[in-house]
Amino acid sequence: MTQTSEDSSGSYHHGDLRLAILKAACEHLRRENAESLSLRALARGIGVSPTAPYRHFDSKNALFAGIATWGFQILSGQMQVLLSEETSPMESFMNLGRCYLDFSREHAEKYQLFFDSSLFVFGDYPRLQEASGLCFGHLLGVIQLGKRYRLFVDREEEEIAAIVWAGLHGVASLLKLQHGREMTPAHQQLPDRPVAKAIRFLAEEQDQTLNLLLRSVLK
Amino acid sequence: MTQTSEDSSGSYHHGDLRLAILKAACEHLRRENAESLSLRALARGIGVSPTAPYRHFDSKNALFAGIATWGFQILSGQMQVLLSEETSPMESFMNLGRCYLDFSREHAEKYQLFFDSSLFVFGDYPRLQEASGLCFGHLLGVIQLGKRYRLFVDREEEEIAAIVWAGLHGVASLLKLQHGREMTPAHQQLPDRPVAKAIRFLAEEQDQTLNLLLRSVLK
DNA sequence: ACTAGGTGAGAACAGCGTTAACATCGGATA
DNA sequence: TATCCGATGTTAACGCTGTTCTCACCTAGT
Repeated sequence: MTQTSEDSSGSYHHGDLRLAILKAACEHLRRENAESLSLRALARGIGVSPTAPYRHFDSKNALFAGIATWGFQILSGQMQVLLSEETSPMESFMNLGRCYLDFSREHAEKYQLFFDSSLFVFGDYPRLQEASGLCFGHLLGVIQLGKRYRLFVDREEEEIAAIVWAGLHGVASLLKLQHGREMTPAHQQLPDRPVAKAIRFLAEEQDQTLNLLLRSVLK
Repeated sequence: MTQTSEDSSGSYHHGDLRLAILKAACEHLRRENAESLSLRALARGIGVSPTAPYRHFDSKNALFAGIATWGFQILSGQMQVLLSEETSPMESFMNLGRCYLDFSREHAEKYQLFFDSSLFVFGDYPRLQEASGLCFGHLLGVIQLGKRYRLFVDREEEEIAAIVWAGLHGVASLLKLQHGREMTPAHQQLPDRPVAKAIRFLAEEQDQTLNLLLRSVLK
């Protein structure tokens, strides 16, 4: 019965409009694309005036940046939980990889904004930069741990982390690509068969994918 | 003095409006973001009526898809040129990787659309699918060649190609990310230093990056 | 009790994507 | 060569959008 933020119906102030907007925007992005998202429609759906969102986001672009920041914070939290467990460096690495790929699927609407520089300028949002830096830090931490066990190739930790992050993001991107391709009529897919086969491997053999990825930086 | 398509000033028909729109759109994307691109402004810049572009693109989304298709065609052509040269499988692979990363930088505005499912639905455009399939085919071809020399890990060619493509795209994405980050004021960059270092490695040591990437699929 | 500031409402503006109806051209056909 | 048709460009119009400005309301701290 606590209604600190939820359903304060009839009251002039919403309670937590900022969060409501973030959630509504994510719901929209999960079904439609970013182009069709409208602040006014969002406000309409929530039941506030068309310009109320501007009290919480300077612009539509700022909303997108806010969603991305939120995403990095969630991912960072999930990573931190994993890293608090006591596992071998190798297992930690695999866990982090699974975590990253899982996040990219379960929070696809947030993840897609991590690398979409067309919707906002990354450098304009310090909080976003801070949150993403935290995630990278977790990856770096695992690699620093593994380095002490002489697991990795003889390179600086940041370089190893860069390759690993790139690999993870690449896999996540190709998995996402699959969704767009699935919508193609079957009769048109013939020249596309190899791509479908390749992506299916990434999707269905996640651990093998991670193992292959790991090979690139393992001693 | 041939003016079949260029500068047919004053004439009712433009000559090659479709190409002019594609070029103008790419120029815009190179400086601004996709969100701010407007068909009407594009038409204004070219000097035609606000709705003339609709004779060549069904919608704004279709224009984005058209740009992506154009990009895949260009990349496919560049790949084909490389593959016509007689080089060792290993060199062919490195050449292809360099070609891919170079394209992602020199045609950044087109490349970003390859994986941006927020601006159009991939499956809605068969020509796009066909062009991208061609590019993947070139990569697959190099791997099939290398396989005959027993260079690669014992896996299906499509699986190897998938990992390689993912790695290449991941690196390209992180390189692009750098641009957004460069715009951040220096005093805010402290927690971000490791990311910057990582990305600098990818950018400045392209061949080492490709070598690391290759390790993941090499026997 | 009062005030200041955060939050929401409402009106207004220019610009946008998109459609429909009309104009013009160039190339195929007869 | 004359004619016609489809491709291409124009114009007007629609509703919606992002954004800004002014005003209303509500809450917290003095």
